[in-house]
Amino acid sequence: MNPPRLQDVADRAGVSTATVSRALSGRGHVSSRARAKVQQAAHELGFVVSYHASSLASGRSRNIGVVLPYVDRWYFSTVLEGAAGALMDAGYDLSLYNFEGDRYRETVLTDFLLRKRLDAAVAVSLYLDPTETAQLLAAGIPLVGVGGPLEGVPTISIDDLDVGRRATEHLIGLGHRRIAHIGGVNEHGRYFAMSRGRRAGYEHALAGAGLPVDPAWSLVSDYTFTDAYQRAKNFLADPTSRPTAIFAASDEMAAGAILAARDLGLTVPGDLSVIGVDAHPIGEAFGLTTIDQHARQQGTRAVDRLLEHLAGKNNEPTNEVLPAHFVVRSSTGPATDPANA
Amino acid sequence: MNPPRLQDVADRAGVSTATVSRALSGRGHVSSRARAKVQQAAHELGFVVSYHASSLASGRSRNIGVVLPYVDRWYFSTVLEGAAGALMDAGYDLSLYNFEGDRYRETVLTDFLLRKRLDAAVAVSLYLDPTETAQLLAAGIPLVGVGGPLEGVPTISIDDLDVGRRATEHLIGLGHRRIAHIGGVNEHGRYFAMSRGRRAGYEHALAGAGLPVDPAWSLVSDYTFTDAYQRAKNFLADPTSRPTAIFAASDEMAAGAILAARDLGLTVPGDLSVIGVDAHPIGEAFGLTTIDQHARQQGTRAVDRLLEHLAGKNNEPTNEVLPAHFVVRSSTGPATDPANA
DNA sequence: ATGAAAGCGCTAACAG
DNA sequence: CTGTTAGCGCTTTCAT
Repeated sequence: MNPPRLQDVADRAGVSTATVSRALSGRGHVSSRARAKVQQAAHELGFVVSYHASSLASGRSRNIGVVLPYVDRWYFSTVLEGAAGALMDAGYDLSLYNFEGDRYRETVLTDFLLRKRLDAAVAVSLYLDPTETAQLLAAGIPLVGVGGPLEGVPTISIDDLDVGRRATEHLIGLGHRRIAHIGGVNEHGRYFAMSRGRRAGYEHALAGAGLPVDPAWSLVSDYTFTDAYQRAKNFLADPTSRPTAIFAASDEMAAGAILAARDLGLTVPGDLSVIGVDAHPIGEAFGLTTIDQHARQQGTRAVDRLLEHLAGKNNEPTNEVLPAHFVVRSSTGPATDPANA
Repeated sequence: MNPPRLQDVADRAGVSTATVSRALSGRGHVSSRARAKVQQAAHELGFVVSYHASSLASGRSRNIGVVLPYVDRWYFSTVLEGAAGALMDAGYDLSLYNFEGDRYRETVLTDFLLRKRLDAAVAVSLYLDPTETAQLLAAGIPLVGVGGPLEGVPTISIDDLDVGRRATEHLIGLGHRRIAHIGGVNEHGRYFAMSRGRRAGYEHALAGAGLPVDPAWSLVSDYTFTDAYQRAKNFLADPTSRPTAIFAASDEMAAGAILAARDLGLTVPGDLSVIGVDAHPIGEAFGLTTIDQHARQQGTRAVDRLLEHLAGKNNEPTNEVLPAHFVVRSSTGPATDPANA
């Protein structure tokens, strides 16, 4: 016995398939009497619409793509969780497209995204050149970007420049003068646009306080704990050129720096203050001061925005800036060495 | 101008739609001459098949579901990466279903999975009762499980009992006699079946070495760094009842324990040896000895197995056991306190 | 408010 | 090897 079709429900309820469709989808008017009969019949039969048939006929697929460069990293998986939740709530399916750096970038962009199975897509921290963006939009795939600027596309993000500045100013306010930065780029320098903004904020804050901006104090890592650990360890090894504070562009890197400092016998925040960005759960154990960028919320907000878009409202390609909040813990404290004050 | 349809390609190539379909999908025989013309025409038109139409007509959707309880945790996101890569390679789409603990469990199981848009699904570390499994199979959704036993379903996993035993025996072999364990369960005790196996392996190894098994030395955490950190800190605070070694069921928990030990002024491995499971990248910075469970590979293997299944081979509901490898680093060393030897 | 009927775009017999 | 044709299961005018 095959799965029940719309026709089976119609027969059982004594109405036409058109009425069943209307009753079940909520589009168009159906008498409450008919609706009840239909729902009853559908339930008895265990009917579930075939989404392929439904999509083919209607042109809507209740399926949204989430495209990201990595999934096994905290920021991305957290945004993904947020997006997944919002989509579940809305009854949408989620198709995942993972670039894995650049490994599947071309394939995803040219093969997968164009298969007409998506109503829309959210692009997380993705760099797309204008041609690529245009191609997607031409294929009828409305886009919302998260965490990175995307030309001509509505976008959700935090103000990375401001975050970088606030973090740095927090350290300056504690009396620090020798402040290093750990930022990140990936192998191709393509993703992680946020790094640029945060670094710029760091430099602005230094300049604003009349402090020198030394490129040698701006480390480049890859956003991982271990890489930041190693770089910080090297950097902090020389006592003569040691900073009293570090602003890291992510909590994982910040935590790595704290571990490195401890391995070198330094105390935090006694010898070194460290501040990160993210509110990554690991930060708690390190007592890490951070700026919460509400990553999960970025995912849910992106989906909600996309849904508004699909509903025909809010189509402006504007950048929506979400707030980020300070979380002061114990990894930052007053600068103590008078030589550095 | 609407997106080109199969008919447009057929017209342009001067053949029938059937030939176009065959030429493009590779099913059935087509003269190389016709194939060339079709490919040419399809390329010129920028034709991409409508997967809804294709799926409706063929019953196959080239779409596989990945169902998991969390996505923002290392093990799950890593398995997901592996599965996503394997699916890309095979030209399949990936639909993501995230339970978020139990929040969407019912919804996913009853609403989403039954919509007939999936050819199959991989269930990562999921507990399903026999009724649920049967329901999915009845809906025609072949299943492969990863990292957890699933009745009557083919499964990919490591031998958690063996892993627990080997980890513990490593410590015993180093002369440790006072060995604690940090395992994990979630709020509902439903997922993380692996914890049970690893704990059992720990107990077996102790018993096998004639050591007492004290339930009080078997901590229960939630698989996160910070929770393990706090529990380890409490546990290690009392010098009189302190173990000389800890086996943690995951690297994040192991790293948390190391941080806790250091915060208490203990050295690793001098005062305390710690071993984990996972080969989580964070372990490197901590010099963590671990057992690599090749999480990514579990994901790719699950997909490959599913694909074999769909191709009609290898349908036995057997449990396939993947190897796990020791990675010895610096967090484990010989027991030094003679009182404990 | 409801039914009849024409597709949505593609695949898979079936014939030839 | 290729064309014809009948659907796949649902949605949506268009009537009534």
